Amino acid sequence: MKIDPDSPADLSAQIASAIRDAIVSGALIVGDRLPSEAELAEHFAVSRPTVREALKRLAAQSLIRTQRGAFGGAFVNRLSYGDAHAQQITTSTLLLGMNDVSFDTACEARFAMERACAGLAAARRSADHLATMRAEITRQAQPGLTDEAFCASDVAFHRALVDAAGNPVLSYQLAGAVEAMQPLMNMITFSARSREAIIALHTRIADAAQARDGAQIGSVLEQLEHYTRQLAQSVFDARAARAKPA
Amino acid sequence: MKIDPDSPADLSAQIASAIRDAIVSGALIVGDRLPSEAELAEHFAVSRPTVREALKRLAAQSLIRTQRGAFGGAFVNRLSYGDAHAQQITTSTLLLGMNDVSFDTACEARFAMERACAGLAAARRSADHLATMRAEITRQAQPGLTDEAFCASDVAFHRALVDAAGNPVLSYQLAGAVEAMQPLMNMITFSARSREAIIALHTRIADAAQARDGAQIGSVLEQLEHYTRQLAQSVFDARAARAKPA
DNA sequence: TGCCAAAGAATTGTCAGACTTTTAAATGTC
DNA sequence: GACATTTAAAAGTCTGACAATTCTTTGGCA
Repeated sequence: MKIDPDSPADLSAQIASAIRDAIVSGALIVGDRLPSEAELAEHFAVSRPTVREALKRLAAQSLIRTQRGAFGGAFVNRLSYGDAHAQQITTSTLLLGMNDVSFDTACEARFAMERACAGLAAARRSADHLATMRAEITRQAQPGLTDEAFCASDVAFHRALVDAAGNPVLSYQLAGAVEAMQPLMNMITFSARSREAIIALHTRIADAAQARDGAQIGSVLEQLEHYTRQLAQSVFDARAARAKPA
Repeated sequence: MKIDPDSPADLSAQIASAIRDAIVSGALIVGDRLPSEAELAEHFAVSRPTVREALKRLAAQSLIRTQRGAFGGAFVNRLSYGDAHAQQITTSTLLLGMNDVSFDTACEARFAMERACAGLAAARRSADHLATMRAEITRQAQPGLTDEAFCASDVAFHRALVDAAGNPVLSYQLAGAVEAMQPLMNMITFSARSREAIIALHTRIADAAQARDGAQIGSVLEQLEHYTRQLAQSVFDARAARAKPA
């Protein structure tokens, strides 16, 4: 674990990188305690603030956690699905928000991935997953629901479908993509009629899940994707017309 | 943009969070320059090192970039696909490496997602994508290739397939998953016979892509998944038998 | 006037040392 | 043996300083 002392600047980045490599390569394993900040400072021949900056970088990626007090210090963190999930959402949300990714592109990616777990979800869904899906459908049908609440329930519904696939790796990837879409979805105003259509499609997905018909889930998801993109298009068209009434 | 000054500790985390929220919410947009460290320190009523730790946290997530000199400072960064991709790989690799995710689970997730873009890849693949796939197949057939090089070429082949779908969001998600699998794949020793079988499947995928037959790509991917899991199983079994020769 | 070089100022990068707070282990007491 | 107290290690924070970098401005020269 060495750094180049002649490098121009950004010692903290180099130190963070060195420690990260040690973790990724397995030289440091989960639960290991890193040397104290003072010891690290001595080892890398830098000051303690510089070491601290490096540690904060790693903490931001959930690679380490710190603990105060005697026998405290920095410990290699076990990256939980929750942490990974949270990072995935932040990254995806920013990517979608700052890179002029079109709604169509994001939507296409999201539904393509969701269809990927249709088969597994049909085969493995438990009664619990089914109940969650039904419950969210009921919530979506409630009158007086705000658009935000409707979207949130929509996310929960799809989350249940993804979780039903019973593969945590898939869940973490997919749930991130679905949730990252939410800010974009929130831009859509859902009329009573469009809500009705979406709920009908959700019901058909739940029915197919109950019947363990993966192909059917995939087919309905395709229809849902098509409908969502159509809906978004009309909303954007209307907005454009309002903005520029030539 | 406020923080709670009475909170026990981790002021830098609070400040990082406040700035992150400002970026995610759109109060700060791409290219904006943050106040100087001294100004931020005054604003949040903390010292400069504390502000710096907060900024390093954000830099670790590629949310900001810093620039020295007059009129330098911290600027809100446009999260590129490359950055997102790199983070995705790090996160996925660590998750797979530290969480006792079984090979089967990871493999299942990876192929499920890859199948998700089979249809799009068939419809949109360019001649370039096809050429890349063919080139990687040729490389894989070269004798004397190390297992690592074979795996790397395997990744490149699948990367080309994913990119052929023509959806950058999908590419960033998928490529991360595929590359994160590589350390696990590297644990497998590929015999001449298994390489031959994989190359044959790759060829069938390339053929299907050339014929724009998405269903066929999906079907062959399914066979490849099955074969890969079988191969891993036999490798692990052999290893277990060698380790414990009762 | 126009161009190039030097000075200046703003800002990040780094350091040294000190103090505070937290926490667990060690010690002492009943 | 159980509980309270002390103690030491470590992170968290602050102050003040200096170095390095880079843009702007100014001054000089042709």
